Amino acid sequence: MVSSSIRLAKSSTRITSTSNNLSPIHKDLSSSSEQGKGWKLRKALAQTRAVVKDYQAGTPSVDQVLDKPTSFATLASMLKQCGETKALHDGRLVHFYIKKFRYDRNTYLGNWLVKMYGDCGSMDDARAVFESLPKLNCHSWNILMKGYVTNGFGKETLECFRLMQHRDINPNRVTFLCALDACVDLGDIEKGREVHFAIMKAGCEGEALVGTALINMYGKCGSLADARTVFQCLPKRDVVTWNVMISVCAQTGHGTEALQLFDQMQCHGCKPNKITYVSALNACGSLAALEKGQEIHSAIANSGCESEVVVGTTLIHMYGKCGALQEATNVFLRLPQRNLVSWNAMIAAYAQNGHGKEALDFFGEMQSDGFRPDQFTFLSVLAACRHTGHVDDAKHYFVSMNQDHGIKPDEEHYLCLIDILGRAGHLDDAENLISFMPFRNVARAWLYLLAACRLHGDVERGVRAADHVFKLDPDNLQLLFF
DNA sequence: TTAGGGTTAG
Repeated sequence: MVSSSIRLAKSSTRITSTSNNLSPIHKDLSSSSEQGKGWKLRKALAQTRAVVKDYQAGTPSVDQVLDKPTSFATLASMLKQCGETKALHDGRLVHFYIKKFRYDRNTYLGNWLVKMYGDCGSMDDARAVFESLPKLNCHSWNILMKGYVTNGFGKETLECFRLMQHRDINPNRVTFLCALDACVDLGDIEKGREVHFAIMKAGCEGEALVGTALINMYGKCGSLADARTVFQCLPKRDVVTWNVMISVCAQTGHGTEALQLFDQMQCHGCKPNKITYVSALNACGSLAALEKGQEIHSAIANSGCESEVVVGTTLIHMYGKCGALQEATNVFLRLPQRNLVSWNAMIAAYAQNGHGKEALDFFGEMQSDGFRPDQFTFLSVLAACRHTGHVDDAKHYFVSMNQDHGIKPDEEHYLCLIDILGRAGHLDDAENLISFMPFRNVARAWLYLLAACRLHGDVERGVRAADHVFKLDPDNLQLLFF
């Protein structure tokens, strides 16, 4: 009895202080504070931490007095912000708090927890919460699927889709969008066709969102014909629908069709946006269609989106591929903001057009500007060395990318260095490098060496290289006779 | 408390 009174006395002190601290949570999160969401989240989480700490310390007071310390809306808002800021640790605290007050069987909060864990990339936790929920709705499934697909778990996403069908849970358009994204992720057109069949069964094929996702799926999974059919059958097309069709054509080597669609959409009264321009410029780049690219550049300048970094960078790529280095440089210099991709675009433009020294100068400037190179930078840097013919520089950069920057060379980097070594007649080094390539199929590397052997008249090594190509990739042997 | 959604730069 005595000890109980002491506990209660202690508790009441603690409760008073905790509840005084907790009450502003509602105000903070619901009011439109000038100090912004981050501040509100930090404060709300600080309160949550205090309560959780009390609970972990085994204090019974919180449970007795604060049976409903905060509203579901507040907890949902906190989970939403934890997900958006990828604050997994804080999200776990909120989860702990939800469990503490036995709200964890509530589907509404459970769905928010699944979403928070998915946004933070912790799919095991998301799955565990999902499976612990006594009642699931279509939204619960959609959130889990969205988590899986955005974290690169295509198979698991489609497994959810299959389970939903198996359990007779009606999918909705969001379910279909997630499932189609998973098919894109897996590059699995057959699964895509199954999802398409389910979409037709549900009668949502003609909806703009679903139709657009179908076009995207077919295009990215390699069937432009199916993408075209869905596109042509759509009763209504908006700017996104056109954009997807244009980008799919541009990405699959159908640049002329992409540019025709770009003109057609405007004839249909649909105004291009920056994404349309980016896709159309890619088509120009792949076709080396400088004039059309310049025409689109004028439209971009008139629309006012030239200064956007993605648009500017795509312009640099386009001009680079068209060999118009002065125009590429002008765009680069006018960019109000530059990022690593825009620097890479400049280095690539100069390297691809045989200006190795200038490309390496840009590489130096990029580093002076505080940007750390990535694998794309080094690909262009090696391409630049191919043009300067400086073998020692190429070797240096190849070693440096791993040693100084922690970037493992991929197949393209190896091929570029083998090509440089081979052209310069360093055939021993080139052959030696192939033996260090950590890839399963190195047929392309042997092909490069073979070309170098022809150039330098090394018959014995050439026969050896041809033998390797024959064993590894006999289909590629036709390349020997070009 | 009633959420979730389609396209873009190497």
